[in-house]
Amino acid sequence: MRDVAALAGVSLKTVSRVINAEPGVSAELATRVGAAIDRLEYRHNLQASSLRRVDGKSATIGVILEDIANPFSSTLHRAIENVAVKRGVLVLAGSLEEDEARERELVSAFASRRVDGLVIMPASHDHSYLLNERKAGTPLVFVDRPPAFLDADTVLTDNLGGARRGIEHLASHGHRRIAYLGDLQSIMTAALRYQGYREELEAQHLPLDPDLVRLDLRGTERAEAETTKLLALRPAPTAIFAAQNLLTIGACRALRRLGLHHKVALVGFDDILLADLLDPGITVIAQDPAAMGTAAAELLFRRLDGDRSPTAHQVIPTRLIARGSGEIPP
Amino acid sequence: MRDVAALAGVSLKTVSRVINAEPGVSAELATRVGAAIDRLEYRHNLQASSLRRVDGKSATIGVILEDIANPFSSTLHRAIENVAVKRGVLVLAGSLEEDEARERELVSAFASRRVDGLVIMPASHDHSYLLNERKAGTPLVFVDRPPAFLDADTVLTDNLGGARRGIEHLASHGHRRIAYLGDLQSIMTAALRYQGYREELEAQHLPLDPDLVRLDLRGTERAEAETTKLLALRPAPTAIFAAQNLLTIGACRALRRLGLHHKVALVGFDDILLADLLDPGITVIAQDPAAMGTAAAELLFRRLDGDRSPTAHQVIPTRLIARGSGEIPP
DNA sequence: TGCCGGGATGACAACGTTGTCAAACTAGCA
DNA sequence: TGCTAGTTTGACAACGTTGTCATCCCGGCA
Repeated sequence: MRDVAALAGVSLKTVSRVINAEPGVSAELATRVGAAIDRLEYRHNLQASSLRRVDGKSATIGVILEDIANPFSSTLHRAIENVAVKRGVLVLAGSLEEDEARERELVSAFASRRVDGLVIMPASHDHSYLLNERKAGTPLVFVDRPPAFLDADTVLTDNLGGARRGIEHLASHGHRRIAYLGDLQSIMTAALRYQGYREELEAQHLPLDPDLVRLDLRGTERAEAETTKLLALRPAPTAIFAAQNLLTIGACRALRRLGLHHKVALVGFDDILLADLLDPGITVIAQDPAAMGTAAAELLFRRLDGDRSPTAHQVIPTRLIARGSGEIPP
Repeated sequence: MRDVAALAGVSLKTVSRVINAEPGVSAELATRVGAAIDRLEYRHNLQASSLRRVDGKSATIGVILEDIANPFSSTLHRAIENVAVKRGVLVLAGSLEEDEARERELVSAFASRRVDGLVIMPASHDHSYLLNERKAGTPLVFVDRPPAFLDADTVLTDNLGGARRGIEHLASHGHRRIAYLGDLQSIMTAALRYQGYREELEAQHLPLDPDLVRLDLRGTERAEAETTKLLALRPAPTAIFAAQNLLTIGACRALRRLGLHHKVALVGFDDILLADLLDPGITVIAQDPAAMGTAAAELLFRRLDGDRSPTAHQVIPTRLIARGSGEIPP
């Protein structure tokens, strides 16, 4: 910047004014400075700028996700980026993989870089450690899972309602023995979906048979194995509700291997790419990660714009997509 | 930091020494400073730190991808993150969507934030504008697509060889009329795959029938429509090679709609999630985005560690995964 | 002519750190 | 006791920028 000022024959401050498009610079000087910037290939240093500025904004936000390669997370990530781009804000992202310690490390790394705000899909179960960040004025928005021991803006899927809708769908097709495959119960969303299962069974006056419930499953292999065991029961379940997308895939594999994919009904929570190409197509309770990301980003930027209203808690509805597997009669 | 120094009764410099784990601080002072840091919930400011440091490193790298929500890009992104995490480096990412102007904007935004290095999956066709960055000492690594008018480290898929392998596979099953669905020819990888198609046809002494070639297709819908038209030709092609994953899905949809999925062979370039659950399973030439990301990140960090050897050009091999659709006889 | 107001410009300090170098202290030895 | 060498500590400038405030210049008006 010093070189630019020297070449243009002006002071540092005038160069700064041109760069930030501040008013009160004569057209002649502005073009001279512009020319010098181009000639010297000068690159503004945002770190120094944000250090000096009163608001200290870095035009960067941090996003903490379960796994940036997972379709749900990456769609959400992309939606956040789309909102951020419009404001010239860049996005730092990191993956947790259900590692609570990593969550704190990432928050700390983001804080060191003075991000303007954070969107968090949390793994941990105590967010009181985030009080410092809040005190420092960093807006926080939780997505997909709510914070614990901290009140903050939240954007969630209607997990309980979605699960109920799926069970109701199966029940309305005449199923009375509906098996349940669930993810780790320590994950809030998994617990809520299971709660939805139980509530809807009760609403439908159906008994809850513990033999038909398999919780704390991770990944397709476990789901495939448990589904195989479930189908060997006598009497066997006539329908399966898989409460997470990898579990749905595992259940699907097991059904095919046993040749039961046209006999036993299946409804999955969370949509799966290509689910419509399978035979039968897989009926799912679809979440809307793009809508969640957009909502979270807009909430964050509203806070950055000075919104001081009470914490907001948005719930994004799910959508039942009937494709065949959920409409198989008992 | 001033407050920490005051509370611990030491100078700023001593606090700095403790934070950076520099040697030559007595144990007593170190613990006193540590206690003060905890009590005041002090957060190191990496922006100021990197401003002052002689190497100016920000412990952040930038990654520019086609679309962070696309499975190929996001897997690559994740692999880069995995390497970066080990070094305490954070990753900024942005999507291009084949927008050349956006590529320059992103590079400029990253440069303003003084990233230590850049991994780029480029959309543009002239990268001479990156000479400044290179002069400034920022290492650049290109993934998936090579740079133009610039010599830089590169990690590519073996597009030509992979396409040849796919065509050879179909030819070895007796196909002589193999249709080709290709992405925008302006995309280097698409052009190379088409070249592979032509070269292998020639090697197999098969004629190149222009009626069977559909280029510049984007997205599943276009692919589905063109596949439908191809199959209406007389004589119709007995096999289809889809050179990109969305095109493969489109072709697959068309085949199913026409009830030809067990009659016409299909091989796709790039693997598709769940391709094994379909009937028939889809035979693909699989790329390895995770290996590409890992290779790119390791190359980048080697440069950051001071490696000054000539530019490296790595080619990640493809793998043919036979699942049924590619083994259908004519 | 002298004075005033307003717009353009620049000098300088400050943001939160770290590099440099000098000062203060300690122990060891003649 | 006095000196040296080494270790610990701190004062101060500097990184690249922007906020504050003073100065300068010009036209308009009494």
